[in-house]
Amino acid sequence: MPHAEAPRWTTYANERLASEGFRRGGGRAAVIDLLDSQECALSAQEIEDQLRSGERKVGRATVYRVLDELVELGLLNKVEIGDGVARFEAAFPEGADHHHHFVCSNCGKLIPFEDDELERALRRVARREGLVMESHEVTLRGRCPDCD
Amino acid sequence: MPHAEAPRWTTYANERLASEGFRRGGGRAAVIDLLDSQECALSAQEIEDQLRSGERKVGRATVYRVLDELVELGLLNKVEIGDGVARFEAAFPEGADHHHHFVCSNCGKLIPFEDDELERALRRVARREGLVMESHEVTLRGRCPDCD
DNA sequence: TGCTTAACGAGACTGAGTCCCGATATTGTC
DNA sequence: GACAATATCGGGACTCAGTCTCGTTAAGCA
Repeated sequence: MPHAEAPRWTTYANERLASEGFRRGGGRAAVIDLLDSQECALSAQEIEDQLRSGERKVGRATVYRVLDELVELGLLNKVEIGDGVARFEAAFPEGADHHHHFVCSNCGKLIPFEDDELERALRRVARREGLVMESHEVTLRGRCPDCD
Repeated sequence: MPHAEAPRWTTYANERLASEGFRRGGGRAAVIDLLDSQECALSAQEIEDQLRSGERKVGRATVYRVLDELVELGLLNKVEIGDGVARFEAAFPEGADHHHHFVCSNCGKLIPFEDDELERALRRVARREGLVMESHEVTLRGRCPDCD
């Protein structure tokens, strides 16, 4: 018999959407499924292309609409690395799996990292400046181990 | 008699450009002058508009070309706060005046801040991950004191 | 003064993201 | 199950930041 597994993001996302009063729809489900199966962040274009070649076609308008909704609900992180294309990745509740990104200036690879000390420093800064921090992004640029 | 003042960014930028073998040109000079007189970061569009209504017209291609050159030389910081528009602000040598930004999610105000502890944490992370850090950006989002 | 070539600008073009609006599907109700 | 109300969806036109081309202008050197 299988033992309990960590709940999939799809499950969590669908529960959250239901509790917020959203109806279930094929387009949204397709986008959520695709995002759940990804290693790293996908751009809206990549999502649109992958879904177009799949069995469930989804229009561009729907892709952007769904991404906006999910980001708004905190179910998705919007990652912008400065190339003019927004990328999206699944976000778990309570900031579990919270991380930032390193972008290799040579090969373009995206490497996630996390650091408690960094997070503490950010909270301290916000407090000192009298700012109520809702979210934050940290992007490091440079050479990854492979390209150095 | 006037006593010595801190050198203006324009001066620093022009010296740097000269030493890199750039010729002097009216378009570049106009962009540099405008940027030097700014409190906070300007978008390419704002630069183009302000110069168009001024006495020295500068074409869009020139604005973008000059901005790219200056960023490449480290004379300008490119600031991206996630609204799809890149902004630019004068950067001083040796990372003097190095800072990051807080974006108010309510009024959109851009507030600069700096923090040594944060910088140390970033360097530590890069070292730990085996990454050669060339640059980094930190963006905090939330409510500014006025909007809270 | 002339030559070489960097700097410039008008405007066409690209591509991510937005918007409109008619078509379709989900859910609650009878 | 049938129906109404309305959320969801998608084709495609549109916006707009940023890029590219190419002919013109002008800086700097001999």
